[in-house]
Amino acid sequence: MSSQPRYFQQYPHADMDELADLIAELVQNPITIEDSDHKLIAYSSHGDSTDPARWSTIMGRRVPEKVLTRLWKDGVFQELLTQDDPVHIPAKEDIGLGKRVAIAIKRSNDVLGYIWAQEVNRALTPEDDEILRQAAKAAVSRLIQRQGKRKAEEQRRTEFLWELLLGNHSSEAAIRQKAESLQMQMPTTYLICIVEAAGARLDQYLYPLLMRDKLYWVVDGSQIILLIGRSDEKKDEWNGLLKKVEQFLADSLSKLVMQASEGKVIAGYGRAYSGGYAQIVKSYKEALHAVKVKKLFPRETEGIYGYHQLGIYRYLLQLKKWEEDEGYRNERLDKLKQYDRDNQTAMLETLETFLDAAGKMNVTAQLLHIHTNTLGYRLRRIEEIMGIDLENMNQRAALYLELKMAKINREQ
Amino acid sequence: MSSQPRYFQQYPHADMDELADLIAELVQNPITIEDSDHKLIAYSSHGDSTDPARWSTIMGRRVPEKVLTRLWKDGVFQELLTQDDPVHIPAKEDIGLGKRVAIAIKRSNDVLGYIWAQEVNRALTPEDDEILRQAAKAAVSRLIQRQGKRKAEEQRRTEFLWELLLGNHSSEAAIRQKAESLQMQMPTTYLICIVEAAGARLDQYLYPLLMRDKLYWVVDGSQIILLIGRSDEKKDEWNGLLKKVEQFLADSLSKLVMQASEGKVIAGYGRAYSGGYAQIVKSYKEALHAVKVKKLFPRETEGIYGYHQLGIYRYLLQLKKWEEDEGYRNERLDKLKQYDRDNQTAMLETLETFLDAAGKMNVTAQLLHIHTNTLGYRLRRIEEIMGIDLENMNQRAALYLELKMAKINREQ
DNA sequence: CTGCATTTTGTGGATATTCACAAACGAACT
DNA sequence: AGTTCGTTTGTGAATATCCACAAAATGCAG
Repeated sequence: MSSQPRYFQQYPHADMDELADLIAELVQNPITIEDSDHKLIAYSSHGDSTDPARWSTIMGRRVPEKVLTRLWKDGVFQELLTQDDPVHIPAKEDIGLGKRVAIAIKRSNDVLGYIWAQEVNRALTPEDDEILRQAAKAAVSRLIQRQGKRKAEEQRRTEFLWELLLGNHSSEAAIRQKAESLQMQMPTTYLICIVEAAGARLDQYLYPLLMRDKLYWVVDGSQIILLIGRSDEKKDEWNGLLKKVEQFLADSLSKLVMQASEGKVIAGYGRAYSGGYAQIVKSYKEALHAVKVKKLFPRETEGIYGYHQLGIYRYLLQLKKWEEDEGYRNERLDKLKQYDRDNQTAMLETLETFLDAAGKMNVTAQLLHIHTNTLGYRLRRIEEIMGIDLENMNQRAALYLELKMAKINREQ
Repeated sequence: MSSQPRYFQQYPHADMDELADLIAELVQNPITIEDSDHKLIAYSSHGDSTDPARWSTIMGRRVPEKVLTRLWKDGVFQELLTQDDPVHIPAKEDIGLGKRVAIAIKRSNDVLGYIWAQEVNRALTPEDDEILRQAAKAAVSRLIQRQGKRKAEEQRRTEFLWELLLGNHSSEAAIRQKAESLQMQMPTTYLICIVEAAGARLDQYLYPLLMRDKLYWVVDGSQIILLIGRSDEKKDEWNGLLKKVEQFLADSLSKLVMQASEGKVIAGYGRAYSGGYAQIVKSYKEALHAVKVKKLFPRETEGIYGYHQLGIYRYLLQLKKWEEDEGYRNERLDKLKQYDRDNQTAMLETLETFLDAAGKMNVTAQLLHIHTNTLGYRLRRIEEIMGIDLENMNQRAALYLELKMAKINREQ
């Protein structure tokens, strides 16, 4: 093994295109080199036969979206990110992708780029794998420079995004100018989405989203803050875009929650705005509010992500604060709690379940594992104890609000 | 008629007790003179036979409560207030009141006091009625002086009450002192009640309440502001008093609303407090809030008077304000309204009725005069149009709140 | 332990809800 | 006039709710 040839020893600071050609000669197949954002860096020139995927990549100077999406979905990138060896990828005819082998160019755990070797002239052997391994190592030094530049730019972009999120900006014109100088295509309609995971490594799960959709994002502690929006869809109906975004979020977030079973993943997003960029602050605040509420009421807000879907929970924190300022004590609820303490009963739970079930007897009884008539009896008692009428929607709604408000302290 | 004797011509500035004795001699029956507050002014001394009512009045220097209550209830005072002639009152054994005749002492329309003539020695004739008429006239000049003093004191009391209501006071001790100097017995537990009638003469209806219960009150435009509370019930259970007060209010207010059919009578009261008098401000604000809400939602708050019974309406104005501050437009409701406009339908009304009926199909259908299945169909359509789920209590409650909020502007 | 009050569960019948399916209606369009 | 489409009303059957009444089960004090 130690006698293995060093294929790229004579290649210290040459051009990346030369490297691509060199690898192509060695493995006798077309080679493509991309950066970590799947932008084309170099490609071998000799190969006359190629597949639509490579052709599109070279023409567009970036790997096509649908190819990336498919490879993320099939777990190819996950493999490339986690291991140092080349990955053999079977052909995927439907997206015009022929059989090929890929390897990630890495420095420690940072992915700097990828080398792709198509298998058109001949199949790639384990020996070719070793060639690719060495090629990936050889490419590192050059890519680090690119990476360095990108990191600095990334830094400036991050700072700019924080300015937008916190509203520390002078004017709309200044924002537009700065965005242009940073080569950021600002969307016309946008919203802020926050994804938070206690101790999990979120970026792993989010990479597909971030990469595929060219989103701008910022990390704040355990939160990832995404600016979602598209500028390319010009004049598309506002509603259409909004629905698409929401669909996308609902889908990916629910998947995310399922995957990351280790820690709890919470996500929320603000409303979509299409006016000036000053609105970003609002959407960010709304997203923060959604996340806060979802932490307080995980069960109640299950499946809800958007601020506009929060229902009563949109008001609840503010209302709670108002009650406290006014010094309002809810005597009705206190009475029921006292009754529960005195008699070792679960009237409060019964009431809450009943209200959560929108007043459906059978649903409530099933949830509580009690007989329907028992539930009926308890509700009659509750009405007596609290001096209320559960048939009255005003009282029922008020009680619902007050019950959830009372939970805020308890659940903390 | 012009030759009728002038019984009291020789009586210019004599003592009131002398006047009572003089009348008693003329009508040969016991006489009692009271001021407008039913406090004893003078009584004839000759009569040896009398009834328990008169006896108690003299001993307590005021007409007993239960007698007053009964006479108000039977409409005796209403008669006395509206006419200038003596009123013949049959015996009311159950309250120890023998047969008698009474006349109000009036200057123009102001009642200064009353003269009571018992019928024990002989029945009173029309001639006696003329004597009483002339006696009432003769008493006016002396009572005006009393009235003058009372008016001045009333003025100072009114000012003091306004100070309490608006919170313009220095300390609890100062309040107590001022109350004492004005000879006002401040209650230990109290609440503020506001009764408002557009153009009606409220005092007429409220007199029974005000008199019988020795309440303090203030008039502000078309509003009468009452300070309700009792100091005599010492150490009574807080709850007991509270319930009694509420019962009293609910009863009298509903009666009041029934009687005064001319203009709309609106009444509301704040919570009951038993702490310091600084809380009066809070109860007053709460009462004002209740009245405000009842004007905005007359149908929804029918039968509700107390601030604590307002349910969601307690929050609604505040919520509305927040929504406006935030610039939140409710797109879901807008959609439904748009649908109604486009298709000449009544989806909004259907939804509101359904929510008001706490989600009961049959009740809603009956209220709307439509078939149950029609209602079911409409609700399904509403869910589609608004993109909501009416089975979900959060969404249902939020919708209920938003619907009522949206009405605030519309109903103004 | 027994008696007593409260709570839970059961039964049955009148009434409501939910759902699928179909007929009837009216307005708009060709 | 005929054809849509959306809406309303009807029917029937399975399921749920409401009510009164009663039988267990539970808990507590004498």
